Amino acid sequence: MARMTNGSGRVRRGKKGETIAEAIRFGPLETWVGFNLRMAQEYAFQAFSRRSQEIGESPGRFATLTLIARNPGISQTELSHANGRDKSSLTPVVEDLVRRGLVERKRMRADRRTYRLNVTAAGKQTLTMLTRCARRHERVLDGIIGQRDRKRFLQILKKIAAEVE
Amino acid sequence: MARMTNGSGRVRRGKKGETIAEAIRFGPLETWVGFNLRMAQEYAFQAFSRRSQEIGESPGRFATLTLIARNPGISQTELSHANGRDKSSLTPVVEDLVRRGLVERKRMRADRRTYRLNVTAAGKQTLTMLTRCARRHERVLDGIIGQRDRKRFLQILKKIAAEVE
DNA sequence: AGGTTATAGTTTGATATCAAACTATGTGCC
DNA sequence: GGCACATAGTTTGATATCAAACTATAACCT
Repeated sequence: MARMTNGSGRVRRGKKGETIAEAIRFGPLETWVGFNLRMAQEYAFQAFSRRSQEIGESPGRFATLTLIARNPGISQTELSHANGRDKSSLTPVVEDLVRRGLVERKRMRADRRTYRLNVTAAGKQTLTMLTRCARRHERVLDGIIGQRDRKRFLQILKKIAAEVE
Repeated sequence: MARMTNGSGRVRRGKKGETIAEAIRFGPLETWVGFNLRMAQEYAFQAFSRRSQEIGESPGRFATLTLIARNPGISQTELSHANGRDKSSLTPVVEDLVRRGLVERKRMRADRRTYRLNVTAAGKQTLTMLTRCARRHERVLDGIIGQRDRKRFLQILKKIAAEVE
């Protein structure tokens, strides 16, 4: 796939029909964090998407399943916050996980508005596979980032998520 | 908005009805680049989205318009590569920009399949406003990242976009 | 108790995105 | 010239997402 850093440039014809390759000019985008953050996330996500599709799961399911497994009885609203998504986005996701028997949900007795979510035995098996798959993906990313910068890089990502507004 | 780094935790009731606040456990997600990259991008994008909506533009238009302005006569396919999106995603975006008179498109004479895109005078005005808006956003991000780490951080983002597969 | 306000989850409508199929045009080869 | 293949852009169908409106339940106040 074409990338901004390699020769993904423009090819055009001169007056005599000769090919002229020009690099794309990114102007201010070149040094803007927002744009580069989007590109990095996009490509990393697509890579993980391909991986997880090999085992028949969509990539978004993964974080959801992990969060439920790590926080048994979590409610959908809590989950949506943890996941950085709107609660309404979660409705079809949870529905699907329940339908496929990976997650179970029960009404809370104390507050009959909220559900408690839990991962089933089948869900745990799926999660194990997904986790293996994610670890492979992480190893690739680690290789690109390099051990030396990894920790600091993660800190900055977390700082952005926490502080931007 | 709730964030993984602050107290966006769970609240539940003990046996005597007292509130018990628990932090969300992120498990392996805590240290995975993919997840944190997604969260950072999501929040940064939402912040920029709010800003650009103040001046009545959707955030996605911004990179598109900049790339056309910096590469006069660029084709839609080249643009989609530079932008990291599928060419089919670009069809409605370009259509909208043309309809609103910000971008003009002409068939190439040499190859009648491809269009050449150019920003109009009106488009340049809009781009100026958008650029100001983006600069404000960048200043916020810069403040979070810190001058010392900024350059390295950008390099890593570019490296990920270029090398992950 | 009854009315007001808040909260959990769902529904609805809009947008953005991809991937695959499609149309029109161009290129290469015989 | 004419057939096979490639390329630019559009269309179509699927998914993910948000925000606002909605329903049901709960909490609060007097």
